[in-house]
Amino acid sequence: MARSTKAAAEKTRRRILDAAEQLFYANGVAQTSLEQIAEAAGVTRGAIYWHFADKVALFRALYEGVRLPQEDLVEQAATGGNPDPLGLLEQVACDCLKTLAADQQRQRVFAILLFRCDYLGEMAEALARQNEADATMHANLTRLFAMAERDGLLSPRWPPAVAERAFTAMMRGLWVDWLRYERNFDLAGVGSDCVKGLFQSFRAR
Amino acid sequence: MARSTKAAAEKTRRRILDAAEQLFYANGVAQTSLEQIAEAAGVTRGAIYWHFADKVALFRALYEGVRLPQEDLVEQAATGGNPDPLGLLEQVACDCLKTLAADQQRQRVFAILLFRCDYLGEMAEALARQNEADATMHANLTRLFAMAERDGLLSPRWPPAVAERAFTAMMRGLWVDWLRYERNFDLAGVGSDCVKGLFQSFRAR
DNA sequence: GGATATACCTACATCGCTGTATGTAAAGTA
DNA sequence: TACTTTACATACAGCGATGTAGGTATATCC
Repeated sequence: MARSTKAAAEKTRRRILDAAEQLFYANGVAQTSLEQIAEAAGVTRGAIYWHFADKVALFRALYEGVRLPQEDLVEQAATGGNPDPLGLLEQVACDCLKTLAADQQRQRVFAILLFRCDYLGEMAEALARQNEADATMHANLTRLFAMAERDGLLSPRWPPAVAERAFTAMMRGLWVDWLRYERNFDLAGVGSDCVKGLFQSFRAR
Repeated sequence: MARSTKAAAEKTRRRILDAAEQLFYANGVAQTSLEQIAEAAGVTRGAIYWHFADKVALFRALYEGVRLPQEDLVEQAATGGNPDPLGLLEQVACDCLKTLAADQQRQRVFAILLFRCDYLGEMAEALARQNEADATMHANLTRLFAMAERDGLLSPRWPPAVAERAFTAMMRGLWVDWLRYERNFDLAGVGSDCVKGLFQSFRAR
């Protein structure tokens, strides 16, 4: 068969990744064979094995190509020394919802990570990465809520640890419910309203 | 081999189900073979095929044996005509968290449904059942929050639709985070505090 | 107490999927 | 231009899992 140029090879690689993303999302990771992916990408399994060591490597390339919402959230909220940490976090959270609602690829990849793969031995590293992202998120949020409390910005009704858990739980629940149930509500609109309501409660004196 | 009595057969069936639960939870549904289950249960694959048509039927028997938290929530909250619907729901939600925190079997089954199975073609009915449970939950909660608003019990800050979404998202987020991350916080304690904080906000005038 | 259904176990046949080894034509390189 | 490397395709070998057919010994029923 004809050897293609470098650019064409990169295109092939992307076609494989795209096909894998679609099929993983539609049928689940374990239930998708490399043969199916190859067919959908218009190549043979040989091409896949050329670009990726095996299915796990392909899966890894897929989820390493996108940023998780948790990572997004942390990166933007980590700017320390803010005079209004709660306001900042509220803004960042709403932006995060809006961003996810607009980026279909990340929706699919995140949905795959959430629902379409059981974390077996080798896939477990994907879970580990999420754990890590969550851990740093928790650490940052803990600092942030503690700061807010110290500055008298947090309602005494909300111990920092509880507020932090409530916030992360709500964010996770919004992502999960929206992705799982065919995006059947307005994530950017209603979701942001939920977050705003919660933060109003955080600030109430 | 010796045929066992009816009671013994039922015991065998339960041993198979228990082994499947453990292995599905530990390794994922797709990555668990009937041979592994049989070995863990101390029988051969023949016994499994005697009691269950195939792996899907075994999986179905597993999740049909337990009630989902959503179903729990709805059933208890559906008692109409309550003078304090918000108080009732708050109580029910906290009870629900407490119940889940105490029942290890339901934790495992629910975790399997959430994380350990990709919803392929035949397993999809499990997802369908969850969808149904969620739909009735949403319907009931919508009525409940609408009632609360009509009776002036709901803060004007919280439109009923937003409040309902915020509540379900928080509950889902609590379940998910707790089950996913090795139960690394006190679901009954901190979780209930989160719910209570939210409901205080719901009621604020 | 004999017939029959039950509750398994054993053995086998099959099949899809994986991984690898080999082939090959074009692109790059000196 | 000769050689090498790249980017695949093709072919093959092997395994693990599934489903089923057939055997067997014991409960259960009449």
